[in-house]
Amino acid sequence: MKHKKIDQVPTGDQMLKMLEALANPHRMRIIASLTHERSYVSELARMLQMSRPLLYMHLQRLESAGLITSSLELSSDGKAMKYVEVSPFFLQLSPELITEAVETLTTKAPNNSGKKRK
Amino acid sequence: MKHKKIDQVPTGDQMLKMLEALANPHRMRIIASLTHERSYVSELARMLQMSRPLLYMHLQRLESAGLITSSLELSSDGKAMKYVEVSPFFLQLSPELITEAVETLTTKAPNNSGKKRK
DNA sequence: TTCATATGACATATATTTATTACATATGAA
DNA sequence: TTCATATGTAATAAATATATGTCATATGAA
Repeated sequence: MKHKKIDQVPTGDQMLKMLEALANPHRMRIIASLTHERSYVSELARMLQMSRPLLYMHLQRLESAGLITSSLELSSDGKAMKYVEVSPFFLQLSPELITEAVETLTTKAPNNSGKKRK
Repeated sequence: MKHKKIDQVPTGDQMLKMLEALANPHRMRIIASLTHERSYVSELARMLQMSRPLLYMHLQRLESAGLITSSLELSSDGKAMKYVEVSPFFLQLSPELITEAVETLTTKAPNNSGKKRK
């Protein structure tokens, strides 16, 4: 077996989490900024002109959705730097793909999403 | 000119609005349900087991994002029915596509998302 | 008239998300 | 030691989103 399937169709929960993570202007800008080049928290905060605590919160949402990864590294002058970089992701959204994802959605509400007689 | 471009790459604002609209389990289920077949508000509320006022709120979000359309029709027995159906949409998300969209994002925050020297 | 079915809207809770302020720790350089 | 740079977190405020309950109107059928 030579090839591996990478990031197959996401489950409903995964899709929802990605959508929740991306549905925010700050977080879209964070992704955009990191797509150019990886960065560390303080620098990123300056670039995006937002407070560090706020950026932290947004980064956590992105990371828990699997859209970015982070690693603590030591700079040459001995300072701890938390580097952040985007994960390569690809998500497609259409009525059909959402329908498919909904079948594995565990979040809230029972499963009466299907059809039903009048 | 024979062909028309349909729903070209969305602007940043459009993408954000679509993401915000889709990032909710109820609304994903609404889309899924309507993908099977169009429905009217009261019936949809029964199928999805949610109150009509709540469903209304969710439908408005979906409609203002352009993901569904609705029309008031008279049933054969004279009752007003608000029919709802999904619009055909297709949205792709990747770091690059988000980066592109961010360039036309007008929502909040200045434009320092780009690179900057250390 | 009364009942069951619709639509539509308002007021109000409740919950979650977003944002700010403040504080603590650690490093190298001046 | 003091300054500037990092990371990390706790507490709290403010803004939105989500959800419920209630009321009003209109229709056809019983």
